[in-house]
Amino acid sequence: MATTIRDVAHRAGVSIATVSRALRDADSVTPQTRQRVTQAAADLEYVPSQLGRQLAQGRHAANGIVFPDLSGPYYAEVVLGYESVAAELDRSVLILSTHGRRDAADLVAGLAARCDGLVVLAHAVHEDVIERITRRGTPVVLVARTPVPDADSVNAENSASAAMLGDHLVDRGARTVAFVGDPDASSDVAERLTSLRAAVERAGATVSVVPVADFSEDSGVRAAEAALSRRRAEGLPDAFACANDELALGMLQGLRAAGVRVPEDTLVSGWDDVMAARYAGLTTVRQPMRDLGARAAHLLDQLINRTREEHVHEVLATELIVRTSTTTSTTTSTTTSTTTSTTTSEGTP
Amino acid sequence: MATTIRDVAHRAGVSIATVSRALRDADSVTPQTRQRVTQAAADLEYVPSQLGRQLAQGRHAANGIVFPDLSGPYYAEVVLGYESVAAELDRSVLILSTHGRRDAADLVAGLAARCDGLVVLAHAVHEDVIERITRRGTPVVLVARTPVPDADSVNAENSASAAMLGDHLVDRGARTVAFVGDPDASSDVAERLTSLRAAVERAGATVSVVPVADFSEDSGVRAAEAALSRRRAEGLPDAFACANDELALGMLQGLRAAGVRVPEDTLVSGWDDVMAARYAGLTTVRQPMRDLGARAAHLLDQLINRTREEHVHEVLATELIVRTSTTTSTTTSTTTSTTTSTTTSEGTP
DNA sequence: CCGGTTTCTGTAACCGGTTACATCACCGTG
DNA sequence: CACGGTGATGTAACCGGTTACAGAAACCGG
Repeated sequence: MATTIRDVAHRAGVSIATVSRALRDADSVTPQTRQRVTQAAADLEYVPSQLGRQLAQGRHAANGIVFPDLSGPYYAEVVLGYESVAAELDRSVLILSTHGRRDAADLVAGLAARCDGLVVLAHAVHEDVIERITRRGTPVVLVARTPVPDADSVNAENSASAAMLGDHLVDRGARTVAFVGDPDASSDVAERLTSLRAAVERAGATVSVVPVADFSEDSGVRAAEAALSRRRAEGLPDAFACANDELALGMLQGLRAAGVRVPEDTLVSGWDDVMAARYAGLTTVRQPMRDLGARAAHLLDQLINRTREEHVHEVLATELIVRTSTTTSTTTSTTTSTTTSTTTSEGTP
Repeated sequence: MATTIRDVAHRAGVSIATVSRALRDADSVTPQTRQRVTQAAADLEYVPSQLGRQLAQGRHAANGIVFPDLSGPYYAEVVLGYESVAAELDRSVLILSTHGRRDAADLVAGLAARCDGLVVLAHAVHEDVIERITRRGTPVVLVARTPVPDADSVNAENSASAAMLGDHLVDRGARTVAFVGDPDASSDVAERLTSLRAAVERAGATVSVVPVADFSEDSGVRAAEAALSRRRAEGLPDAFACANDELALGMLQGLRAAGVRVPEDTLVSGWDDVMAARYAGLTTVRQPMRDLGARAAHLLDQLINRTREEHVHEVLATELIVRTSTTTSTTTSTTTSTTTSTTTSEGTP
């Protein structure tokens, strides 16, 4: 339907090979020929078929990124950070959400077949799928997910920041801390819980886990209501450490709606530092979401171009942001946790 | 490198045509043959090359979406709404941000060459580029952008909601309204300004325009500072109607930092209703961002499949959300504006 | 003026699938 | 038993580019 390289060749009175060369290579073609070809291409409004080109070159010039879920700003930020770098590196970006799709494995495999490399966020898909993809030779970078040997990975620091957060809550007087969020849903969350618990218990306080359906504001509201309904029997925990900001924001709403004062009656903390957290005065741990995406893009590019053989596993620094949901003083103090560290492991045989 | 259809054919002892058929068509192949082929494919872990398939079929099975900018939740939401529908329709989604890239036109053209259809958000790219793309026969759907004859479009309602907002501000006592935002940067914004101004002036009040560099929180803070520095000479406007929520949120920060009380001393409104707006108590107009993306995906699908010849231009309903930044009563009232309307225009010849 | 380079261009074989058409085996029927 | 019809499979021509290789033209120095 569209004009092809042969049309251009015919109009310019040259062969298709010459057209191909004239439109790509800087040299190896006479100025006059190039001129004729360029002119013909312009006349015909010729746009090379990427399909033909890609097939011939055996590459897609595209990267995929898979994320579990659409809700909330977290993944969006990572994706956007990723896109900005990938575009710079001249690669198209394919996105795929596995949210609620039971054929997620097939979708991801299908995506892998259209890309030169893939970034997988958190638990967008089961490990088997990832293994199958790496086995076929498609490079994979994991983000916010337990590293595996056959792929690069980028994570935000969890343990140290969770410990700092735990210390902070204890310092603010918490003796009973409720961790809100399902640790089985994400390795990140599990890690945070473990370190938070260690820090809190080290100080002689206790941690309980409040299960939630997902990581949405609604779940936060529901968790607050559940906690309130148990209030008479068990009393309210001194602090709610939520697995992400949206849960925490929902929590705040739910608690305040019931007349509970934060931070006087109980403390609330989140994780991520999304935009709304600032306006809600939420204490949280800032994750460098854009950077996670950006680093992933760089690592993937290296893998695709075989600049590097071994796999690396990066950990990006986070920051504890203390706001009014855990402190009465209006001043907002900030502390930086561990800085970027890089580990390399052995590559595939 | 990878195993191809010929490898499978060889191992199964059949021709490549049979393999192709066995793996796709339900019938037209003997059960035994299918079994042999399936087995061989499984043994070899064969994954069909999408490139080959796409080239042969002359289609990409992919849609693109172009947005101007990464900052803020607005475009992210639209993109995500778009992805969720596109994935359902079994199409891959390519994303591209034109933010700050001066070769945006080429990038978009390049994207168009990799897709069966394209969605363009707001002023991601100049009109010429869009015209060139539609001329080549690639379907285009515009979102949050002035409709053109050769493409579908989806917009959120602007005029009626802007008028409602204007009335509301006047009702709350505003006699001087400052509109914060550059109407030249977006047709949406220009439309809002026009209607807002009409409503405000109808009530005998006045509207001034405060120029800003972009639509970020930072710009909002700076706009607040600028207004404050002119305070002595001109006094503070009675109300700041901001072109989007992020400007308004920055405005709030800047004003409050200087001790200005909102809504007592001046009113502030935004546009979009991003998550943070709720926590900041910002009066705003809610746009159905996800729906904008979702509708665009559906329309694009129809264009690609030639289900429909004429172009449609849809307008989705918005909602005025009144919060504490324009009213002292703590209750949050809500009003719905116009509902979805659809107009059809003539198709391309 | 000739042979040897160098430089440009054309021919044709790919890349990995799909699919129109030819072929062939097998069926039932007259 | 010959024959037309049917259905499964193979052959080969695509899809639209890239690129190895060969051939031709231009250029060089001796």
